[in-house]
Amino acid sequence: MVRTPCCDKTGLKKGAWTPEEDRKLMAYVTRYGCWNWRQLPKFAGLQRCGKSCRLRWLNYLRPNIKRGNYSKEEEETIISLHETLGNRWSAIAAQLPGRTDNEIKNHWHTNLKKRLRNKSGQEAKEMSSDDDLSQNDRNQEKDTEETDISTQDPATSNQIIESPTSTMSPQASSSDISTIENIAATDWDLISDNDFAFLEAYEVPSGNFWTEPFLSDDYFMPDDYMAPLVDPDSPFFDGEISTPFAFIDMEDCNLY
DNA sequence: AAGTTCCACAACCGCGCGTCT
DNA sequence: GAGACGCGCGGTTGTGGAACT
Repeated sequence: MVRTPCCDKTGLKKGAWTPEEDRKLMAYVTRYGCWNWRQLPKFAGLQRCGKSCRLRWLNYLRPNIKRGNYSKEEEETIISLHETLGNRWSAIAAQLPGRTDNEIKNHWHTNLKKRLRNKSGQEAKEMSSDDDLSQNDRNQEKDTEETDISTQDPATSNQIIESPTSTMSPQASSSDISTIENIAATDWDLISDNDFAFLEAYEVPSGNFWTEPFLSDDYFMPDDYMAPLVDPDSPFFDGEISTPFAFIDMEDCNLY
């Protein structure tokens, strides 16, 4: 089967995301959800491929994401899970609230893999030399451990970008409608109504813009996958329930 | 101070799977 | 059953900053 490209590559931006793009994506997903990643950038006013938007959201912008250094417990969990699951990073990430598969994968490749290699090398040495571990080796081992700890900047250690509801599971309860409003001390503060202004450009005079793309695309969404959340004050609300939605993605997106 | 190397992490890419028509 | 589509996953790459010479 011939696979169509995930997006039309022409004219699409690549590389690092700008704060402006982040704001647009965050504003759009927060308000309308990820009803279709492929179509989303078009409606959000982004010159990005849907895949890129999805990745950016899941790995960086999503609320309740834990950033910064890993605790000893987290690292042990990763190591033990990796022993049983292998490189199934998403499965490993599922056991570590707030951590993304990408982040865990990166941490594994940059830290844990080397550390394990050192450790196993050390053990092999110990076995062969029958407890004749040189002082040099001991120092090296110590260095490795110390590096792992000392490289943790206390200022950023356990730095968490998340809402005040961070104590709850990463998949916030769908009933916690206030979650979005409570997201503080993050870029979420930067979202204002003005951030949705750009979306108005997509409105058509008939006022039923938001129904059209869905209808024309044979839009489908299971009933239990979303819950309508209509803001009567929204400039997008046209009086029909079919327009703006808040989506509840049980898998990764919390409430939208 | 300048140049080089190393490291961490964000982002991209290709593939596989599930679903729909 | 085949094709099209969308999503998620894992591997890999690019890049900016820190560390070192």
